[in-house]
Amino acid sequence: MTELEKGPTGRRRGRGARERILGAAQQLFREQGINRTGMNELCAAAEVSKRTAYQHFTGKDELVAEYLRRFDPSVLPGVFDRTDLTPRERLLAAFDIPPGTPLCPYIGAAVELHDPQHPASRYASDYKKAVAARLADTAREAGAADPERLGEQLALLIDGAAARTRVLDADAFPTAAAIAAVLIDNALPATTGHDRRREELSS
Amino acid sequence: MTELEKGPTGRRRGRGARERILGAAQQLFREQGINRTGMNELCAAAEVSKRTAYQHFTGKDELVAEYLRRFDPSVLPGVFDRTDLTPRERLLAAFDIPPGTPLCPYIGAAVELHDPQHPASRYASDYKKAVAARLADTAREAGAADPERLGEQLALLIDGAAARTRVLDADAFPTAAAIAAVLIDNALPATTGHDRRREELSS
DNA sequence: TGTTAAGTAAACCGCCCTGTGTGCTTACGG
DNA sequence: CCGTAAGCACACAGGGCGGTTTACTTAACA
Repeated sequence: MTELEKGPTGRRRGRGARERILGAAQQLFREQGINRTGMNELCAAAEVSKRTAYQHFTGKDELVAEYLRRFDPSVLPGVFDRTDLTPRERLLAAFDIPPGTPLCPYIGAAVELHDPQHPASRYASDYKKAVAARLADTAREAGAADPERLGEQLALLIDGAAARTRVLDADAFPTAAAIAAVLIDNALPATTGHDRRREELSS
Repeated sequence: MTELEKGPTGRRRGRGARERILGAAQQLFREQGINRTGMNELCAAAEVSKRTAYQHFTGKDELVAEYLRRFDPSVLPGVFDRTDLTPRERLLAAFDIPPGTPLCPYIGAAVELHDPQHPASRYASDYKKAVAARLADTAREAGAADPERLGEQLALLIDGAAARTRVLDADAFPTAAAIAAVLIDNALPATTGHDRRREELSS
């Protein structure tokens, strides 16, 4: 239905209220959480009337679901496409996150929604699996013995760091990165080592 | 003030409304979350009049804080006192949690309260530090090279497993335990190994 | 037995939240 | 240039929430 609202020029007739709503949702839900962000506040931030908002989304639940679904494409953006890095370095780069980077919203969403039946739960599950899969792909590329296993382990480390950072209000990603380094070194066959520069030295 | 309400016999005069309130809080906050549990519902479950509840606690915030503070004594109960286990086994036992065991409430609380200034945040911080410290103690006992570091790492694994279990609705502790085993083996000096039975064998 | 504190029951207040209804304005497209 | 639909402003309904109040009942103890 939404797609049909596009005119022959490919441009919506209105002024793009839907995108503004989702933009405001992304910012406010992240900053304040879902439950603490009322529709009034959200509509004000989006510079959209409430009426319009409820014409685009049947209710807050649907908006929340769409907000979480949208997060999907941004799976650790860029990290896995850095061709200048070795696979091993790419795996570690997933933990090299500047402080203040918005963390995975699904942990908070799972707590706030508190309903495993909520449609958004599936998006969370999909996202987690996607992250683990991309980590596994890179692990395979790096020559890991059991890439799926390593991918799952690294994904758990990311979640642990995110959760701990949130509760303790202190960056826990360096600790997670240190663990990741150990796991990777243990998973890669000895010949691959942890130091690619050996190629430039003797052999 | 609360302490003064005890009679000369050391026994409260009433019928223990305070404990019933905290008991209901423990159950409901865990089952439904903090924000989704109203004071009406809570008082009904505790079989306590709202009036009484607000005489024991100035407000919901104070009740929440006390609920979280109470969790403190139950730091991984029993696990660290199992004298029948080697230190290494005790470290791993922290991950051997039967499915359905109530997970650390502070992750959810941090999300729901969403206020680093909330008094309960300090309890969360204290608890996390206490867990890491006990893990570090056991790690030291096991002969780890850097017990504080290992304790922090294992604590992160526990949080990661808890978060991931919550989001994916699937037990993530086995994965965390596998990581823990690797970390422990790497942290203990080679002479100590991962097998304490060497004492019974040669030396 | 009478005083006092603890507890009960239920109505009530003000606030904020999700969600609607109504009437008006704007802008694209034929 | 006018019709149509997207969007706007704003009031308001209904409900649940945290929290308060009033009037009454129970139990301990001197």
